[in-house]
Amino acid sequence: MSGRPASPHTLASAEEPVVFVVDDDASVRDALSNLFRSVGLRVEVFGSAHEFLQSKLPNVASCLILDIRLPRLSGLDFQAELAKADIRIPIIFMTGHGDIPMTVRAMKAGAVDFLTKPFRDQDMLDAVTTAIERDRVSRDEARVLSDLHARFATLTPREREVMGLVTAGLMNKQIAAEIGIAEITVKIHRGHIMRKMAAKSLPDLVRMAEMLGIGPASGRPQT
Amino acid sequence: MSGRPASPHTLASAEEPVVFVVDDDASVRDALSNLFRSVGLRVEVFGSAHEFLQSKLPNVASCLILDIRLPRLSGLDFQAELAKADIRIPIIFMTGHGDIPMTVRAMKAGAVDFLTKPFRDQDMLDAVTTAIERDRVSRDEARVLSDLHARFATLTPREREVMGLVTAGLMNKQIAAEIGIAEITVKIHRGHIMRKMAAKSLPDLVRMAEMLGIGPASGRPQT
DNA sequence: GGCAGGATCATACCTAGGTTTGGGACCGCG
DNA sequence: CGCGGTCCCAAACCTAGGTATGATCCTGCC
Repeated sequence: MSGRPASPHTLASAEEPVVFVVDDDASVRDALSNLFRSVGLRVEVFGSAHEFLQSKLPNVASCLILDIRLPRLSGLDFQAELAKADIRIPIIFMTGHGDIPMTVRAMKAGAVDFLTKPFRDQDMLDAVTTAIERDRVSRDEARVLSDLHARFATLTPREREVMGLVTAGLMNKQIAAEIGIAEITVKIHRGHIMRKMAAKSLPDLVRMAEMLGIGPASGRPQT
Repeated sequence: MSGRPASPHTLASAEEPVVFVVDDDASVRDALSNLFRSVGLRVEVFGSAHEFLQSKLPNVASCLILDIRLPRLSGLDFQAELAKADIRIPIIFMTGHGDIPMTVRAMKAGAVDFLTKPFRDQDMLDAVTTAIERDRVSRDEARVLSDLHARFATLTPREREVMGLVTAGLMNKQIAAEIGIAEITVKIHRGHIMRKMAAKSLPDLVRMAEMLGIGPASGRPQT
């Protein structure tokens, strides 16, 4: 217990966020880089979507500043690509001459903001603050859910079935009748479930089941 | 209550949805009215935001088509007014000459779509379908939550406190120690809670507490 | 004052949940 | 073929949850 900066299992919120900038215009990159650095934000710039994809994304809260009009791949298409590749990062669009349908499409797809050039520095900074915070929250949620999935994966098929029935509110004897085994066996499964899932109480387990989307009908819902 | 035609709790989804159109241009109102009626949708048109507000909103899934440029109150301001008055209805904006900041503001505030005139009929119909469906889901959720709140309101302060601790996973004896009463009294409160909330099981009660956003009120994180 | 409702508690009794100990049976895999 | 994992079960034993009966105390209210 010394002055260690962070534990191995650190919250995304505990580390330094990063702003990624993708724009083919070097002067824009420089300007944004200076802007963000002036308020103490880490920045990484890229000249193309391709470059950005090749870089290794750090596991910290981040956001992406994207020009809608990129050389080989438009900002909107890039947004769609990221979504398809399951890379979830809040996006802030910039545009010199965008139109309304573009804007609608981007916002519907979850963009944080859509700024028209020239924009005020403060508007960009506000958007980035919102985006980083959104990513921080979503990363924290994802981490919790991932831990949960890992524990759930250690359950045997039978234990998963029993977990569904337990969290649905059935009594041990009802569960036993439902799946055709003895009540004592249900109790044993139940004990295993509580230990493997690290649930401190039944309400705890119920909340885990909710997060995992577990119902009594779940035969093998493993994604 | 005498004149109750339908069953006491009807799903919003079970009734005929309505499309509201607010536009100061009569020809636009007529055109949209015809369009929606041609696909079998109920329509009600208004010449101003004021007129719309004066009308009694039926309790069915609905959506609102709004021109961004209304005479006395802009579409955006009207959207804000509705939000402030806690009138939640999905909004689809139309505009002849809108700009991107307007679009962004509308979409951030939750607009379903933002169509530029002239738009294709199909685009409008798609937007309406999405909006109606969104409203249907949100009404169903609101109805369930409202029932829950009504039952929760019948709990005494003490019962609410105990409910928070029970659903947090504390044992009866822990709850008793926590609030300084006997375990038997906790059990009695607990029985009252289950009956008043109409919970068929503890998991049931836990899910209700989740929906109501109930924690161990006295700020006791048990994670 | 008296009444209603909330909150408290005791005793008694019953059911539900949970662990331990000690098995038996099946199956895939090295 | 034996090892490990899964699934099954029983007896014994303990704790936790839940209800009923009956009671006391207080407070707000007509």
